[in-house]
Amino acid sequence: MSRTTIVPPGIKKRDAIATRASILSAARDRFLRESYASVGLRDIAGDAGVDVALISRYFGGKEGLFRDVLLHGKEGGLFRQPLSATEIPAYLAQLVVDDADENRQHRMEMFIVMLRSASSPQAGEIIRDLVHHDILGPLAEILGDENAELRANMLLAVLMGIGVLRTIMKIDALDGSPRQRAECEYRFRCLFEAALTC
Amino acid sequence: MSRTTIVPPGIKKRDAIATRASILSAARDRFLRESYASVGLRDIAGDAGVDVALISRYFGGKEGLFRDVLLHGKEGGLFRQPLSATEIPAYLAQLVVDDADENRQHRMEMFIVMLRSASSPQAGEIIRDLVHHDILGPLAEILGDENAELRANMLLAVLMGIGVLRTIMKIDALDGSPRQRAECEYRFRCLFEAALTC
DNA sequence: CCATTAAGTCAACAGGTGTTGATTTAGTTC
DNA sequence: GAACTAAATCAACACCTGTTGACTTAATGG
Repeated sequence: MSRTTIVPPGIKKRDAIATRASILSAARDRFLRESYASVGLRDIAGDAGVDVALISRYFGGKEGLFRDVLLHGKEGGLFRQPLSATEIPAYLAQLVVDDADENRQHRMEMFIVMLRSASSPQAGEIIRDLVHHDILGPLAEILGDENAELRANMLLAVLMGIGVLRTIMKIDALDGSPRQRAECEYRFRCLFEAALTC
Repeated sequence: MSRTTIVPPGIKKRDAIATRASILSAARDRFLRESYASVGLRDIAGDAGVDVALISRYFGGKEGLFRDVLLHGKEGGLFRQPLSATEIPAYLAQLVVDDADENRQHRMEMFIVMLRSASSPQAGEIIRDLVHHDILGPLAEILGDENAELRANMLLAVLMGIGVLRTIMKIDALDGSPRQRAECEYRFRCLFEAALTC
C-alpha cells in the first residue's frame, strides 16, 4: 500500500502539492487494478481523502489525470539505463519475476496500467503514443540492427503476454515456492531470448 | 462488417431469434473494438436497429449479453479439434496471421474480445473462467506431460502478447507485403516453439 | 489585526448508465 | 374475423458520470 491512499494521518494541512501527490497516488493504485473506463473519479477522490472537484481542478479532468499518472510513472523508463542487447532477456525476466525490488516493481506497474486501459478509446491514444516513444523506440535503438524494429515488437509481445497472464488474467505461475519462481524466471529469460534470436 | 449491424434491409419482421442474433452480432462487433465498460447498451441497440429495452429483456442485462457473446463465440473452442502437441506452434502462428480464413478469424476475434475486457471487474470474472476451462484446460491436456500446465501458460502468454500487440496496441508488423507477412508467421511459430520447449 | 490570496468545500449541473413496467402492435390460431 | 399471444415500443426510473461555479475557510503578507 502506498503512502497517501488512506485518509491523512492527523489534521489535514492545506498543502496543494501534497494533495496533488495524494490524488496521483490513489489514481495509480486504482488504474493498476481496473480499466480507465471502470474507475470513477469519486473512487479516486475517496481513496485520497479529497473532494472530487479537486481532481478536475488540479489535473484538468480525468484524461489529464491519467496522462499524469503515466508520465509521472515513467521516470527512468523501461529501458533508459545503459543496457546492451545481450543483457535484455535476463533484465526483462528479472523485471517480471522480482516483486521485492521496489524500483523494478514500479516500472512493471506502469506497464500494467497501460495494459489495463489500452482498450478505452480515450486512454488508448495516450498509451499507444507512450509505448511507441518510450518503449519501442529505446528498445529498437538498443537492438540497433536492420531487424531492430521487428525484434523489438517480438520482445514487447512476450513482455505484454506475461504481464497480461499474470496480472490481468490472474494466472500466476509465480505463486509457488522460490524454486518454482526460479524456474519461471529461467523460462521467461529463455522466451525473451527466443524473441530476439529467432 | 457483419450481416446485421446495419439497420435491417427492408420491412422488419417480428422475429425474436433474428433480433436476438442481430443484437448478439452488434455486441460482438462493439466488444471487439472497445472494452466492456466503455461500450453502452444504447450503442449496441443502435447498431442492431433495435430498442435498448430488448437487450435486458433477451439477455437479462449487460453482463448476460457479454457472457452470451463469449459462449456463442466459443463454438469449436481454440483447441477443440484433434491437434498434437507438435502441431500447436504452426497452428497458432497461422491462427494469428491468417485473416483470410473466416473460421480462424472468428476464433481469434473471440480471443480479442476477452483480452479487451478482462480489466473490467464484471467481465473479468466471466473471462477468467472461460480462459481456464476452455483454453488452458484443453491446451494442457494436449501437452499432457508433467510440466503441461506451466507450458500451457507460457504458450498462452505468447498468444496473448501477440494479440495485444496487434489489436490493442495497434502495432502491427503484418501490415506489410506478403513476404513480410510470411516472415512474421515464421517468427511467431518459432516463438511458440520456444514457449513449449524451453 | 486586517486584507489578500490560495486551498478546500459544497451543491448542482447536464448528460449518460442499465433496467423495468405499462402499452401498443403484429402475427397466429381457433 | 375475433381472441389470444408474443414481439416490439415508449417513457420513465434511480443512479452514476465528469465537470463547473459560487462559496467558505485557512494561511500569509503588510
